[in-house]
Amino acid sequence: MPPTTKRSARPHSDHDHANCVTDAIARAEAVCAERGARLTENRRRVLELVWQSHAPVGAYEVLERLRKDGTHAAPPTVYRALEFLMEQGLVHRIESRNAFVGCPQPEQRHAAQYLLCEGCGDAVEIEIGGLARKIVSRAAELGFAVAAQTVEAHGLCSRCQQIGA
Amino acid sequence: MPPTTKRSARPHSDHDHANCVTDAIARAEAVCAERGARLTENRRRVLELVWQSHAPVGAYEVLERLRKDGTHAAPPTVYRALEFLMEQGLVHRIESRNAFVGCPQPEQRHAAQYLLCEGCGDAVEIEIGGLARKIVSRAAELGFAVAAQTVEAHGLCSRCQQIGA
DNA sequence: TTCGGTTTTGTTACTCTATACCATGATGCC
DNA sequence: GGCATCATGGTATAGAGTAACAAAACCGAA
Repeated sequence: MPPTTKRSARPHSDHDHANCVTDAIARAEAVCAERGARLTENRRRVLELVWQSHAPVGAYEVLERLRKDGTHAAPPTVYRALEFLMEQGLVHRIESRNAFVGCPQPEQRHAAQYLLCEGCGDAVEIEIGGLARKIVSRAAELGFAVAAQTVEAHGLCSRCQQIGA
Repeated sequence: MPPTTKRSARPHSDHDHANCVTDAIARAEAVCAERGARLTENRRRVLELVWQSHAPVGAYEVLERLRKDGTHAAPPTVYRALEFLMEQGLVHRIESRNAFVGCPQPEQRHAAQYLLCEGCGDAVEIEIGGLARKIVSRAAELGFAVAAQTVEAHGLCSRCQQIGA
């Protein structure tokens, strides 16, 4: 694991996060409906739980939250839901944290990049113009065919810098 | 984990890999000597084992190999050595595989990028000109201070494409 | 509407990855 | 020689992920 990171250490709360969640669910429903993919109760619930914050959550954290609902879930339940959600591009996996975060742009497939704050734990999805293409083309020069990319930058967000992490 | 990957599935062997290993050890000794870092027997051995191939190896694979030497090692032994080797930039962690690979350029710190072949399992360290800087500067525009980067491209190397993976 | 196939979920039991914690030993410095 | 620092041993446990098989839900077609 890269530089020591405490997860969700000090989350900021300066926006109405409920909006993020309802918006994400609405878009997920739209996307699945259009694709004929089944957003079952379980899957929707897991998506909601992943969206509880902007910090990536571990599968077992999702599991705990599920259990607090009273449901009697086991790891495969969560992993299967996450797998489905990833296939649909509704959540992304943050490799350097073995955790998952909701995708704010599930309508179209994209190679996203992430800024991961070591202070508050938040993950911000960005798209650096031309970066994904640059990786693909440089790889191609070496004869390598890229199928997927992981781009994660670790550091401190502006607020955490101010707080004086 | 990204697209299903079998580790070290079909390693290619078209170079004298022994050279890679001895070279890596020699450079590690030089680097450590210069920095006053102690490359102990354990650490050297772990480095050697990581360098057994160009495919990233898991910590527990290193552990097994260590034990075949007759040494009676436990996980912390391996992780501690790996931690040291990472601090010294002698090995890098491949986040998307929870595995480790030797660094061919330990003399200077750098933000490396990796091409990870899903066929043979090999990891090739590359440096795409300007890419690391681009990430830092785009992050800076958003007020984010980058401390470390993870850039990993998954796909097929030229040989594995030919073989017809 | 019932049959039969596909998809989703439940359940158990593991495997693999990683670290906390405490004790012991080596090294180097003054 | 004494002492602090660094390195290792060893146990136990936490955290992440999957294999395998059984049951249930869903869906289209006869």
